[in-house]
Amino acid sequence: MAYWLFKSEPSTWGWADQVAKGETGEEWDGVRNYQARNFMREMRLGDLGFFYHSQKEKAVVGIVEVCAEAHPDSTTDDDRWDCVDIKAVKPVKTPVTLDMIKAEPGLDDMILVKNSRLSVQPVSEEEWQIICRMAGVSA
DNA sequence: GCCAACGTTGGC
DNA sequence: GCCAACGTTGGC
Repeated sequence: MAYWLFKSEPSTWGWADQVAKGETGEEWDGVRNYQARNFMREMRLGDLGFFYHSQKEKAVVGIVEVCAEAHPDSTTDDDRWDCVDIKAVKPVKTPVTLDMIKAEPGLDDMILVKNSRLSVQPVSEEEWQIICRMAGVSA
């Protein structure tokens, strides 16, 4: 199983919106970046991910699960763009902020730190464990 | 609100 | 195919 991180501006699509979708989940649409799209194509059913709020909050706020593998993005006719569906699994006990991530040895190499603009990114098993521990959730 | 970093677009 | 210009993102 692989781990991922999904980034969104809360004002556009936040954790609360994701939770409201329940078990059905929702398309992670609107991604117009090849790197991000390629990662989504690699995702498999049941993969887990962090839900990260960008901008003001800058923190991991929840855990999500891939509930549909890559398919055409319904928000565009352009067949270059695919997306997956994700559903909320559970919120974190303690939001893990970007500052905390930067301060944590072992998380220095996270894409989140190195390439802050990539909105969908892989997370290593180690990084997953560390952040889960910081967030107060079981991995 | 600003600005740096990055990716994409389009002209050549 | 290269590269300058532009738009967007996201941290500060």
